[in-house]
Amino acid sequence: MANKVRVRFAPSPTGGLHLGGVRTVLFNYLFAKKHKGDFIVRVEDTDQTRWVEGAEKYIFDCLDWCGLVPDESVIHGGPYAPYRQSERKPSYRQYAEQLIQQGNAYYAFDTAEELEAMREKLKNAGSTSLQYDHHIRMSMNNSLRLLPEETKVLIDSGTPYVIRIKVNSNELIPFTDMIRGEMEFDTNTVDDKVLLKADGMPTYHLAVVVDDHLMKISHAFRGEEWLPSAPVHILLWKYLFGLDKMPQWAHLPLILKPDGNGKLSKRDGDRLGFPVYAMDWKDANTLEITKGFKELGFLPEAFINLLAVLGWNDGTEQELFSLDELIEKFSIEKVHKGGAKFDFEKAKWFNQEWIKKLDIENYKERVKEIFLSKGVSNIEDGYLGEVMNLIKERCIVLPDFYTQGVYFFNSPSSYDEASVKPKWDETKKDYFNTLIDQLKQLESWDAMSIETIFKQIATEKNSKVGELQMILRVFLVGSKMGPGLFIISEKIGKMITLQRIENALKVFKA
RNA sequence: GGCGCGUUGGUCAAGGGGUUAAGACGCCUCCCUUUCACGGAGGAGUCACGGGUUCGAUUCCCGUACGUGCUACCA
Repeated sequence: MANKVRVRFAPSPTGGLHLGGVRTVLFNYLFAKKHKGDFIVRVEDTDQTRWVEGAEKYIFDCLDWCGLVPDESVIHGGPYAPYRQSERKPSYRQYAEQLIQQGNAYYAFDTAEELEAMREKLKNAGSTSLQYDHHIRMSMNNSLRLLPEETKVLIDSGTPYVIRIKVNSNELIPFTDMIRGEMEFDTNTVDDKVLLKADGMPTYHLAVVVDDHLMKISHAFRGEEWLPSAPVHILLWKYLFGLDKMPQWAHLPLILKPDGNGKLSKRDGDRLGFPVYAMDWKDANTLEITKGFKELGFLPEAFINLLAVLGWNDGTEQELFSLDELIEKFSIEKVHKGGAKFDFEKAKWFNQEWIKKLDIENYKERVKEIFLSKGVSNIEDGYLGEVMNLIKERCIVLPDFYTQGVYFFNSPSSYDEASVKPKWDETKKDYFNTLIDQLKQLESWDAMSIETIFKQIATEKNSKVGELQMILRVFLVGSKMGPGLFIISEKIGKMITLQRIENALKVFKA
């Protein structure tokens, strides 16, 4: 590639960051890094009515958590600042005016009511299209129909107006999509989109083209929902900066809800019980918190991984990729055309796989917090690390370290009596009393020694080792779970082991 | 309604004119462990439909169906 690769993610600060948004970031980021290019985050806040307090910071927090660091952005700075479109407001108007000069755009004075009336009229006339386009523009209140003097009077008198692109009829607009290949749009089906709003703010259509040009964007990847408006953007490039300067496009497939139909939304997550946002999102007005993957106990490595392979794979059987591997292996051409349904079960599997590879040191604090929040304190770092190592392969999300490991810290609060009772009798009781005595005298407290004594007594008393093990496990853990029994005993220590057996003996009297 | 995009098991998917159509998740069975998990061995389950083109179509073409997106002075 001749010019430096520069891609951008252009979010609107309107709420939580959706899975699909993160994947769009990810694909942009991967492409940029693979080609030693720049990843830019540009905040598209041109609609002040939808602006939400805190949303912008939240987006950057999410990117930070995911480890997808922008090279240029509102908070990282860069040579093309500002990176917030609201702050770039003055720069858009000249392009809109230029288009009018060139005859590619026009002023439109139609009020909301007039537009509504127009659509109503078209509908009643049985029209197949309700668009503001070449069919009807000459019957609307705009500078195309009005005399120049009339237009001037309206503008000078402060009549609100928008600037619309004038899309010629009967033109074919071909373009290449890096994922979908050669495409072609018929301008007869494209409407005269508003470019500059009455408040002087550009719409997405104008802003994206102007800023992509000004910021020297080389590749523009975005969701599939933008495909229908792509011809407008291409026309704008053609009229304003030249098609040779236009970035290469790629329209990413959508992420769909697991059941039923449609694009995955926050609501589906609430309904089906899984997160849709990267991190917890708190609505400033309702104070309602929408759960995020981070807080649920997902690792960013897993989150990135599962998103990457939703709609992309490298053609091999590999499914587990680190960010570095993704950068190395990613190719936009291998991204699917069709949307993919999100499967939370598979998402959990990815997390489980990443927890198995987890770097204990990095997550001790996080896990400690989880224990603390459940009321377990006095956690010693070294011990916690050993415990985490012992149980990590049975954890799916981070909080599982608590459910899978509480008994390393607290004595059982209840016992799986249903398992013990049927096996419980005088001989068992006798066995455990002997065990206590023998264990008390044991000097080197390690799994091997404990096991040896345990089995020795069983042999002497002619008892079934397996049955006894199960019972001891319930005594120490509370239920039938966890890693090797004697390892558990070793870890919790001699005193605690004896204590727990004695406690249990009181519960299971005879 | 109009326009666009798409369609390989329940889900994610590899593949691609002639294959026993990979693999993963999930599900089921068994082994390991008298525990849970991990691991291992098996199993059920698929090329949306109809026409072409072709000696031969899951693969290419056209329709249909279905899905999905857009159709705002939202992005």
